Amino acid sequence: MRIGVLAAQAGVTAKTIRFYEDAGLLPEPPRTSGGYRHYPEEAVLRLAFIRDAQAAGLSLAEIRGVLAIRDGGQAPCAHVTDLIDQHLAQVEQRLVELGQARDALRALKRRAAATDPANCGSGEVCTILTAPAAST
Amino acid sequence: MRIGVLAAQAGVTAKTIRFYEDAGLLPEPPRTSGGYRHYPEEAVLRLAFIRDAQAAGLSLAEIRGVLAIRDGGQAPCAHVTDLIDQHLAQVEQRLVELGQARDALRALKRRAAATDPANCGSGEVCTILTAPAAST
DNA sequence: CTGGACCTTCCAGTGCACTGGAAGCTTTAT
DNA sequence: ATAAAGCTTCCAGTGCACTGGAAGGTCCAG
Repeated sequence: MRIGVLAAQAGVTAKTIRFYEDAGLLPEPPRTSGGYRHYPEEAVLRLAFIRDAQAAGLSLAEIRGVLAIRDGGQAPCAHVTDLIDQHLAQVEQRLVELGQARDALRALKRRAAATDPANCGSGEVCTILTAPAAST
Repeated sequence: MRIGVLAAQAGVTAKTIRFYEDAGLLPEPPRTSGGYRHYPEEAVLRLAFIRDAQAAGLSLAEIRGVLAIRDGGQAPCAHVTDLIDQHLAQVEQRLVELGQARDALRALKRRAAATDPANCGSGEVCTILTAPAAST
């Protein structure tokens, strides 16, 4: 199939497919006599995999690594398990940080509600924001 | 004071200060006869404000807006309150999404633990990742 | 045989907040 | 007098995942 058809079936743009090829995520497909890329059906599966892996939070570089292992004839299970563990740890860490950010913003909101504009001198920029959220 | 001293006191680099000036966050300071930037003490406060506002999650563009209001002689309270509300909403939204991502990753981890590499054909890329995490 | 849809390559830009480096000038210390 | 530290400007690059656009080639219907 041609790139436009593949793009439509995979739910990405033709631009993205060419970009993935450049980035080493898709092998170079054969060309027609006119120079058009000609993809086998399996290309849809590969693009679907890329999407699933992205949804799991893997970067394109990580996905390239997984694909390279598979393309090398190995089952990438161990590698994938590592990546999942790494990302889970990162996500949990990020959840903690975001929770703290939320708490800080709630504190700022309370302070904002208690702030009278008339009390703000022009010496500082904004008494609501100054000082308290500086823990991150 | 000169840029290096200000940088040290504010905990940023001289590069960053020049960048902030270009970005409209800091006014152009007077120059010495040799062309060196010469900052008043208050510059430290302004940089501290920028840091606090960043810690609260505001972008430089938003901070520029707050500073512009203050520099225009107004108290930016209402504007700041709006920004805080917006960011709080964004952070809470992001917390929900990240929580979902965490759940998806945990599901992947369970599946990975239950996957035997011997069962992976070479037809697909990786059965652990394919299909399930597609909700995000 | 012509128009339009589709394809090709290549270069550049997006957003964000800086960071790096080169080439040259000023200031301070010795 | 000279070296070193610090400053100046300007241009370019970082990371990420694309996206936009120009200039041109190909394929198919009518």
